[in-house]
Amino acid sequence: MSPNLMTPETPTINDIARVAEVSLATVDRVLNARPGVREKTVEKVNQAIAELGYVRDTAAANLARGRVYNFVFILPSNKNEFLHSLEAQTEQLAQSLRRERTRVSVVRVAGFDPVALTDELKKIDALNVDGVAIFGPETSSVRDSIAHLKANGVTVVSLVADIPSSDRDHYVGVDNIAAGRTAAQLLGRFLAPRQGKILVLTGSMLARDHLERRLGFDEIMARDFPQLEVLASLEGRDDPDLIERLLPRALSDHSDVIGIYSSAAGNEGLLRFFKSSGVRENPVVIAHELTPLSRRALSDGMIDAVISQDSGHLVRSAVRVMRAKVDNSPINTAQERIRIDVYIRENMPPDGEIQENQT
Amino acid sequence: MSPNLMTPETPTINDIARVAEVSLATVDRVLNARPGVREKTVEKVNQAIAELGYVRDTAAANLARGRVYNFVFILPSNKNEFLHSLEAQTEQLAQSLRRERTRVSVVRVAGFDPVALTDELKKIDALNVDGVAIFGPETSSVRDSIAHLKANGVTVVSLVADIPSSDRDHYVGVDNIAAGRTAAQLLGRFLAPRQGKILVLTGSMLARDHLERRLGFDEIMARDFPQLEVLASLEGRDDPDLIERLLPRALSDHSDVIGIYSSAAGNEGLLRFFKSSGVRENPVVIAHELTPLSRRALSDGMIDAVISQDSGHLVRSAVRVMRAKVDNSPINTAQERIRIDVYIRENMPPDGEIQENQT
DNA sequence: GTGAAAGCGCTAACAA
DNA sequence: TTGTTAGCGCTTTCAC
Repeated sequence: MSPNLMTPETPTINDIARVAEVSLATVDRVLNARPGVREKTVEKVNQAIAELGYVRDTAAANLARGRVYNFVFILPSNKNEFLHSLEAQTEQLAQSLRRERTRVSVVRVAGFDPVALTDELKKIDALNVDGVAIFGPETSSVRDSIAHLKANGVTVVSLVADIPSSDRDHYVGVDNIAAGRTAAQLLGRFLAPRQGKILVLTGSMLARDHLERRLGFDEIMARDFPQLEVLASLEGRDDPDLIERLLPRALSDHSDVIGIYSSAAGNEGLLRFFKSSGVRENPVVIAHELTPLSRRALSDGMIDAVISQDSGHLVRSAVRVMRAKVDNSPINTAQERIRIDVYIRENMPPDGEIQENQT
Repeated sequence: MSPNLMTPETPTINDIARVAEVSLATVDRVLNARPGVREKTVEKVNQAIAELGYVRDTAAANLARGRVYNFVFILPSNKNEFLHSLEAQTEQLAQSLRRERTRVSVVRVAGFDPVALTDELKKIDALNVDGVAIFGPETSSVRDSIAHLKANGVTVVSLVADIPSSDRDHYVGVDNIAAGRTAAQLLGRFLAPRQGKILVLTGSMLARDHLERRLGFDEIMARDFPQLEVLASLEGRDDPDLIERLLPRALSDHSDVIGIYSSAAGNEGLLRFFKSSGVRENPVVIAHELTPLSRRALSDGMIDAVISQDSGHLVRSAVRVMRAKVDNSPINTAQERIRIDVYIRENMPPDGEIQENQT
């Protein structure tokens, strides 16, 4: 059996042109829905396309177009492990995308700071930037800046925390309400028949992701675990020092805290407090984001489960989505859905946040 | 600010040729490590490459080469939802890969049947096939067939169930021992302080994935939950009818079964039994693979948690890995690591196994 | 309205 | 050992 029999030649625009009895240029015009072709000719071409089962080679098309994608990621400048990982993943991706005619750059902006974010958004040069991925708070000035970008033809996606009231093209991140629900269910079941109080450690109620998690958490707690009393949130602003100072008081106010939900980026402060305070009978702890720190705590049994989102997936997905939006091509929703990962000691992936490439 | 200032031109082989003062062909020879270039010239070229920070445009290279990848997936012909999803994902991917010069075809082979698999492996035409992804049992004849394929230059990856004793290039799937451990930990914690017996429903001890899960499960049960007694495995061969027949006897032998680990593709039989037997005090159930059936059972509370692997990720990863192996290019290990997904009612993704593409 | 021809970045004959 | 040239599939002037 000869190779060419096995591999039926893929039709190209040349084949279409031949079958439709028109020129390459005309086929191209039809393919790209450009004007200036007689209706009858369009039909002929479409006929040939259908007949031959033609699919366009996107790589060749991009090559000919000389198209280069230019994307900007705007991330909070806070220092925490999740953000660090997110940025590292972005840098790594930027590197490997160079060979795919795609430039990715990262801009950092003070966290929880709508003004700084708005300023940065205003600096975006719509002529040179095809898409922006934003991880930041949802305020009216941010919404306006997004609207402005969109009006100038820039694709905008929200990252990690959604900005649904804006007209961003897409949200790349987990369903944070569901994530909060998941934390509640896990905490409730792990606590089993016991009864007592639950402490919720959050970051900022300005952050939509934090807010949504709390919402989902409360919903399930109220519905399924009435024997557990959820205390008011401790707003730690993702600041380890602040958290370490706030915790002792919060815990001494209530003697029977048997569970803790660390719903934002406050793991470091929490774990420091555990260590410094001497580990009394540890409460059951559910935390967010798998990082070197939470991984270790999971191993040690200081944290019982971690709800997470894959930072590599987040950035890859953001780029794929922005490319698709720019090209006006379809999105594979299944592939772009960011999973709410649940990790316990047993299913943690092997460590090495950014794995080096191997052959 | 003009566009061309913002977008520094990416260097091409033309630039390299100019700077190194050689021809395009020579640059190409160096880039592809082809022989017949003086050492001194090689240096000059490499110098220029480093100087300009050149990265090769893979799409253009593949276009010029006229390269077309041809991959074959060999899947068990059993009828179960996971397999169905896996095949559907493969078909969908095959479709979308057409525009990327990659052909993917699927061959189905009787499950748990090394002879049938070996026969099919022998039929592979090494001249036309670049890579094979195999989901099947590990026997010596299978190993031999894989060795033969590899000797003929075909890339081989094992899928879902590893075949480590063979010299397959890569394994695409979860760590099944860790998956078993995860199931045990979850079951143990959900069962909380209670004590009683655990039933393990498996498929075939010929299947390496099933075996490994049992191993991991037993390990954690013995270590962390001595109050729970794990009974001998029920080998249901992933056959709903057989399972439905086996279960009543197994359960009547032991009055105090409080937990069930459905470790293979036996969910259908198990759930049918639950329904027909009238739901007495349901045991805690941990199952594998998120499918329409297990999803519903999770909603209903018939199943408490599902350990899963993403079928879309599996097939996409298999293709990426095979391509990388064929091209002898690096693999992003983080991206290709298949996660052990844990699903409870709260973090299930919205349904729709294969999402249609949307714009 | 339509077509001919040049060219995107790279590879692969074939010459020299 | 090196260079010239045609061409991969598609887009884009520019001419007819």
